[in-house]
Amino acid sequence: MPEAGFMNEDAIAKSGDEARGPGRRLHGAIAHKLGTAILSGKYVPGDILSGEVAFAEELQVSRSAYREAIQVLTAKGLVASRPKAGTRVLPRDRWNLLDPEVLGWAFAGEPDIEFVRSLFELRAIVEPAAARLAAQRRDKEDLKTMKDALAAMRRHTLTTEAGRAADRDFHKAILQATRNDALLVLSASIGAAVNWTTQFKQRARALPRNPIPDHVRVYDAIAAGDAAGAAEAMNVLVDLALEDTHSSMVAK
Amino acid sequence: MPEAGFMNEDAIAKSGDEARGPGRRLHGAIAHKLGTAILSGKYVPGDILSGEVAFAEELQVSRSAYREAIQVLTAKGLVASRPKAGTRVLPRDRWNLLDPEVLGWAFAGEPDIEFVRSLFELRAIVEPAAARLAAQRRDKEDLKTMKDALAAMRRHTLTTEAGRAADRDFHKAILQATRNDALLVLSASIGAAVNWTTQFKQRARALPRNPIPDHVRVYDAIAAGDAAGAAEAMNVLVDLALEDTHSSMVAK
DNA sequence: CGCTCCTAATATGTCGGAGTAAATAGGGAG
DNA sequence: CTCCCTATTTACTCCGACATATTAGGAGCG
Repeated sequence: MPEAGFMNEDAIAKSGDEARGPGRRLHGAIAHKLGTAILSGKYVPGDILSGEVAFAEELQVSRSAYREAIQVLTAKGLVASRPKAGTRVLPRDRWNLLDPEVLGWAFAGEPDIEFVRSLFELRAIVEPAAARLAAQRRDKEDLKTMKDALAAMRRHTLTTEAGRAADRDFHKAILQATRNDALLVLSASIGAAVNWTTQFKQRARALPRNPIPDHVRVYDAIAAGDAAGAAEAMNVLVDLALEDTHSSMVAK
Repeated sequence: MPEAGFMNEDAIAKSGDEARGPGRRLHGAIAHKLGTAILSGKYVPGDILSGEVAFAEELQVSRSAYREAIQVLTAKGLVASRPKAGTRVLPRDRWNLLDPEVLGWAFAGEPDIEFVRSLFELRAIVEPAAARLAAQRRDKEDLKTMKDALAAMRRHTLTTEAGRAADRDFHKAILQATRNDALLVLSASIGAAVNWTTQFKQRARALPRNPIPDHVRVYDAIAAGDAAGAAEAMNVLVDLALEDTHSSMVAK
């Protein structure tokens, strides 16, 4: 019985070595491990995760922890369990790819270029439309949030995490100004993708242009209540971002 | 170690169909109960769910089953648990509102009109753009799927579940033809909302116009590879749907 | 009197074992 | 060869115990 304590610390320390901050809880760490394994293609749809007991022993954790991790994956549409049939990886179209955590797993390894393209295409569709709505519905507080984020972007550049957070805040403020919860939820997903690619571009030593002027143009149009201008300015912004991303990805 | 023998498409499709429903498993039923309670506003952000033991006793289930349900809610961003502090409902902007299951919980009771408006606004943004992409990228198989769905819509009308399923299939086929996974994921969310409102309009005895011609126009444009025409036709379609929905909701 | 640190209480997290229900595989009867 | 029945495997549920973490309150000290 006292063994339980030791193996617990062991497992947590181990998971900490492999990836920092996946989940503070044990089942969170397991979900992270399995999630990244699935997203990276280590398991493909149709594959069966060997039985509870086998897997729990292999991971050196109890069945409870393993089961709770499976519940998480099930909730996100990655797997489904049936008695006797085992736990099976579901087809890709059942995955909640827009779930922030799933997205994090997708970007934990080397994400599929096609998938990144998908997200940027979605962004190119949603964000200009959101900017148009924001221009019509924003209030003073929204504008202040955007302005603050813009100032923070100027202070810290996109080379720092603080700068990227400010970038996310700016875009989130726009989504928030649309007064549309469904759109707002997307900001988390899109933000994760953009953040990753921004880091990626930087790793590739290819951080090209100053993004501030483009952002300012979007802000000005929204502040002026110019719906068409906001949409167009945002369109330019995401197109340029996509262009940069694409070139640095194929370059690699 | 998947033995290629016994897992066929049938088994996967079957498991997919029976996956919906209030929850055949116990923890699924609990998650449903708590999820609908949260989405309906019975619990508001910041509220804390009384302790595990207390709640498990109240629901007459074991702590394990309750905990697995909580893991599901946690995975969807509805709640977060911390030792000693309890399990508290997270602020709304952390909720994965586009998760199909969460959406189902939102529509289980009387959904917030503002939220429905949000989803239709999202639809009005995404679907025309998707139709544009579909017109450029669809292949013969995509067109066949759309055509079949259209035929099914004609056979069963929108008054039957089979007809509404055909409607969803039609729109899903368009999203699928975009070759964009991120967009495809949205189809499930949007489809759920549209399905609910369609049923709602019917309950309100206000099923107004024949939707077939509008759908045919979209199909024709996509089949012809007319990107602009497809976007415009879809735009008309969703605008009319939104108009109908709005009028029947305020009428009530 | 106020601050810091330590201790204790409490609720979540983890564990492993027992028993139940379901679905498949394999064998037996027709 | 087909159909049904049985047996086994596996997930699902429950239980009681211990470990851990966070908070709250009190002791000690400046």
